[in-house]
This record gives sequence, structure tokens and C-alpha cells, in this order.
Amino acid sequence: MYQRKTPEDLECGITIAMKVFGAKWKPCLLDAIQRGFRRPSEMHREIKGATPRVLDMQLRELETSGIVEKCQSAGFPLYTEYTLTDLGRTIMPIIDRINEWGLQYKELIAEGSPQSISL
Amino acid sequence: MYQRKTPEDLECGITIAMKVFGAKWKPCLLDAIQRGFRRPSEMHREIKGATPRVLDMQLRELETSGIVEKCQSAGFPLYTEYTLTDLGRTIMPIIDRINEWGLQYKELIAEGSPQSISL
DNA sequence: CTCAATACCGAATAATTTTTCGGTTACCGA
DNA sequence: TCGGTAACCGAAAAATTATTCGGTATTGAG
Repeated sequence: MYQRKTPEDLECGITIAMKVFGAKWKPCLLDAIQRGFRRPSEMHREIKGATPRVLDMQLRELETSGIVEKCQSAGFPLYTEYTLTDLGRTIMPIIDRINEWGLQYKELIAEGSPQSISL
Repeated sequence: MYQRKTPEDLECGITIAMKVFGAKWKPCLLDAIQRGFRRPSEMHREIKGATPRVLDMQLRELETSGIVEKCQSAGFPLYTEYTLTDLGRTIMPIIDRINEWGLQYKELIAEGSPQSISL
């Protein structure tokens, strides 16, 4: 298992929050769950650009952090559903605002942004 | 200059927002500016754990994105100040909530979080 | 002229995260 | 038994991001 080498400031709220839901696809996963895509296969289809593998991994981390909960029912075909926990629901207003901010200001940002070279 | 290789979904608000202020030290920098640490040397002292180099780089990116503004006055010693732009101020409520969330739930997260192995 | 302070930048390297690829298991239907 | 769907996992490789190290420039004091 991977061992982190650089220390982290776990007193810093930003650092903690970013660890929990700041990974590349975590906010998208949480948003997808909120919009009703609860099954892994649905999320795989919904979130273009992410490989199923990374979604599985980040979903598992969200579960381990107590943000989402897995409900699996035996049967065919396999049926697994992820839902937000109470803790997970406390994050959603933040994700929503991040999303709104991005949509609201995207034109303003696009020109001149150093990271937008790849457009 | 670095050329991105994996495509990005620039219609997704989350992706856009994360590009603008989601880098490792950007929220900390913005928070520091808000708390009154406006000079690079102050931020270097304030934000432990980050190297001056990365703070300089991320500050420059924030400037290029139009989130902060640089005011430099000739004189001795060199005096540079970064302040939030109007656009930058629209981000602060989000950063504040991220920070609050992290502080509020840190104990809840700590146990069992996959990323907290390095504690 | 040399030194210290402030604000930077470039390039190589290291650290971290994401992707790619190829599995596994369980089950049903033909 | 073979093929197909769903949900996963491990390991290596690639991509991305951050760090380290060693510079530059300006200015004023000694």
C-alpha cells in the first residue's frame, strides 16, 4: 500500500476536507449520486472521461471515509447501490456551490487561464 | 511548457472550479490573503509545509486566472502585495465552508479514512 | 564593493494520482 | 458449458503536481 512521504497539516480544515472529497472524481461521483445515479455501472456511463477503475477506487474511499454507503443485494444481475450518508449530505451544499461557481464564471476564466492551454 | 494529455470536460462546473482554486495550496493562499497576509514573504512564513516555490507558482496562477491582483511598489525592501479581485471574493464563501467542514468533521473522518494511514 | 532582504524564475527530480490492462467472482440464459 | 452483465481488485505504467536546488534582479546599508 502506498505510504505518503510528505507530512500533512491535519489541523487545517481545508487540508482535511480536500483529502475527503477533493480528489479528481469525488465531487463528480457525489453529484452523480445526488442526481440519482446510484449504481456503479450507471456512474461509469454518466461520468465520461473517467475510467471505471478510478471511479471504483474513489467510491471506495468515499465509503471508507463514511461519505457514502453501499447496499448490495444478491440476485441477478448483481445490484449495488451507493447512497449518501448523513455525513455525506453535509458536503453536498459545498459541491453544489463549487459547481455553480464553475458554471457561472467559466467564460470569465477561460481567457488567459494558465491551465486552459489544452483547450 | 507542459502540455496536458488527458482531455478535460470544460462544461462541468466542478472541473472548471477545481482547476481555478483546487490545487494543493490555492485555498490556503486565498485564505491567508483574506486573513491579512498579503505579501509573498508573509505567506511563506504563514503557510508551513509549503515551499516558497510552490506558493509563488500557485499565486501566479491565481493571478492569471483573475482571482488575485498584484500591486508592486518600487522601494526598499521590495514590496509586493496580493489582494483578492471581485472574482476572487466570490470564491471565499466556498473556501470558508470547505474549511469549516474540515474542522467540524475531522474527528469523524480520522478513524478509518484510507488516506489517514500516514498519520 | 559586498552583503542582506524581497520577489521571483528554470530545470531536474521526486511524490502523488490517475490510467491501462488484465484479471476474479457470481449469476443467469441459451 | 459458454457467453454476457455487474461489481470489483492488483500491479505496472503514465500523467500530473509539487519539491529541491540553484539561480536572477533590485535596492539600501555598511
